[in-house]
Amino acid sequence: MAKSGRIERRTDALSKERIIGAAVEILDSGGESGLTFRALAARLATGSGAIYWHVKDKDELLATATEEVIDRVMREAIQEADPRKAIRAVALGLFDAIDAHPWAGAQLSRAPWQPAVGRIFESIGGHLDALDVPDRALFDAASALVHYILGAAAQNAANARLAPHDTDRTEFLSAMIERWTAPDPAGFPFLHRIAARFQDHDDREQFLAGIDLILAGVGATR
Amino acid sequence: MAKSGRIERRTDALSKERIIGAAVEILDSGGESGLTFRALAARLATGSGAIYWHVKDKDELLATATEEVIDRVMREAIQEADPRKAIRAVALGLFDAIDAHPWAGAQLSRAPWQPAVGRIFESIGGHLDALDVPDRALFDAASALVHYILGAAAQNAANARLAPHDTDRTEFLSAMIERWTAPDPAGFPFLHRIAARFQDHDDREQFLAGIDLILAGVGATR
DNA sequence: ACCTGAACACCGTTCAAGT
DNA sequence: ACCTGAACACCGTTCAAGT
Repeated sequence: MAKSGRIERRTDALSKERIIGAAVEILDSGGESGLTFRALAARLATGSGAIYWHVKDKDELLATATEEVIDRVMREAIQEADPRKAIRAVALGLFDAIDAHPWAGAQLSRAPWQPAVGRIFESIGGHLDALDVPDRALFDAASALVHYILGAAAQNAANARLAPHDTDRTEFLSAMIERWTAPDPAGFPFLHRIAARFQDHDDREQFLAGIDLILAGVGATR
Repeated sequence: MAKSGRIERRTDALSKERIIGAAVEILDSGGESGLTFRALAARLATGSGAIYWHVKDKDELLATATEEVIDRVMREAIQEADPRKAIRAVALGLFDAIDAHPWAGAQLSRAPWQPAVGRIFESIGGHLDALDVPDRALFDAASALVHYILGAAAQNAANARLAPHDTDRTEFLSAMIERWTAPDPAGFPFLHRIAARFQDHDDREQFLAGIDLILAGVGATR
């Protein structure tokens, strides 16, 4: 990766890879607010200014860390013969990755021009193509899926961060409906109607149901 | 709104409403990074500490500003007899609002437990109900639509912020595909295939196409 | 009750100085 | 070439002091 072919001076030398690795660890354990140049420098046993030799600024730090994490999922993506299954697998892989790294979900929605979004687009689009989606509808369908996947995953991850541990998930969701409807008890017939389902739903399953809905729509409009 | 029924001492007194109004103005003109307590205090001709008397912290500031902006759209929502048209109208209203206030889109994805999300859910769900979606599918369909709307709108708004003015939109999108595919020219057959469409597509139309795709899926799985 | 503004404990980023 | 760490120009938030 270095310009010259010379050997490294010492094995523990700073490098962009090591910096990003440490950044991912800090982001995972301390969230977005935990990632500071001081904390990163401390973990790498260096000065904060040293990081700037390898990384332009905090934005690049966050963007590269996100690339790292998404790259991992996209590489691991299980090969599925059936295009629908393949799309579901990619979607679920991204959902789980963003659930594990909520900061990556926020970053992708904030900067959807990131290369990772291009790779996701390519993967989803390629599978849709194999599904014989007509040329005219192909781009719209891929775009809808990518927007849905990234949006739903980011929102879910944010929600999951807020919720206490799973024991009282039902209670937590019930309180959410209550807070939403309390200002106008008669104004939320729909929310009251689905309240029971809301409290007990599984985020992952519902996410997949959304994927299936879009895929059904793709099939229906063919 | 005040606890006592007494008249206000002076018309220019600080209030949560005035603070939020100023915050929205700053956010719209200077973006999320422009909103600081110092800037807000300066615009309101007061000390930064005064704001804390009316607002808990910066998070509440951002959340309340978002409520304000979303409330506006949801109130203005044109009454449509046809449920599909109504859903499209609500979706498009939100898309435009988030396009005009990108910070609100980011906030909604970051904090989807906000009351505004409950109101959006209620509106979309109510219209789906009128569409005779079976009970079992109702919640999943509403959830998919809300996640898609908020996700797509946030991602679009972020993108729109980055792009230069419309003159060279085609050029901008073309450069994006180029950046995405350059690292591996043979690895992106799908992106190359849709490149022409990508450069010329309209974000608003494509957003609506996604809504229609989900609605078609809802109809197909009935 | 409400406002003022200095003070505190942080940030990201720069840069002269070192090796 | 790469690293150090103090310095700078900011932040959000608190709080004694005012009215």
